[in-house]
Amino acid sequence: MDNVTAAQGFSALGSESRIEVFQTLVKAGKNGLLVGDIQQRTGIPASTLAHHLKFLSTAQLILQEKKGRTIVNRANFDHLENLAAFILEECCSEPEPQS
Amino acid sequence: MDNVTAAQGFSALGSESRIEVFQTLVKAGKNGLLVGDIQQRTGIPASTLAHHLKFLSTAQLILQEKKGRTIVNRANFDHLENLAAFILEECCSEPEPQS
DNA sequence: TCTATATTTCTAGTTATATCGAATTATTAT
DNA sequence: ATAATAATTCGATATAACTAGAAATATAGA
Repeated sequence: MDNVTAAQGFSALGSESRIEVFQTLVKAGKNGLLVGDIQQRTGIPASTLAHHLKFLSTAQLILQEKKGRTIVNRANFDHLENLAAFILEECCSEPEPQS
Repeated sequence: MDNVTAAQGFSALGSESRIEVFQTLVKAGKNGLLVGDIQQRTGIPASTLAHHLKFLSTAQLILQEKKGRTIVNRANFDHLENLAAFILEECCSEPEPQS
């Protein structure tokens, strides 16, 4: 992963609205939720929600699958784990200064 | 942790510049780095860096300790772990719909 | 085909963030 | 006191994000 991807990923969770959306999807688990389901559960207006879903999708934090005229949204658990791992990747690689 | 704190935390890592700063501190490990050290390693102008450090500090992602006229900055590993844990906390708590 | 439903795109106003030079504050040393 | 150093705050500009109503698109069903 590069810094651009990582920043995009963290940024995607850096909004209360999107945290709410993402958590709703985390709760729902592997079956995911339709856009309308998320809208009902969160009360976020449709156009605002569409914007946030695109943001999350571009950042690869959610996966979207088209089913007829609906879209199934799922939390991408792997990517979140990768983000946390990436940021800690080179932990403590710098030699400690002598006292 | 609440959604506000979580969003603030993720948002703090949602910028390439701050990812760079944070990773620099992660590499440095438990001894941390002075603001000037970070400035040297990243090349970010002092005033810009101060802004990002405040952002990271407010989000509790780094801890700052004043030492004379310098400030020691350390990555707050615990808080990052807490953020990831929080977001997955209620995983799959919603009953699956019947097929 | 006509209508209803699901979702996105358009548009616009508002607010927040990013950047960085210059000025400022705080501390240490001479 | 004065000067040097470390770091922050100020001020200004540029860019990006948030929000949401209205219009548009796409699909399904009658």
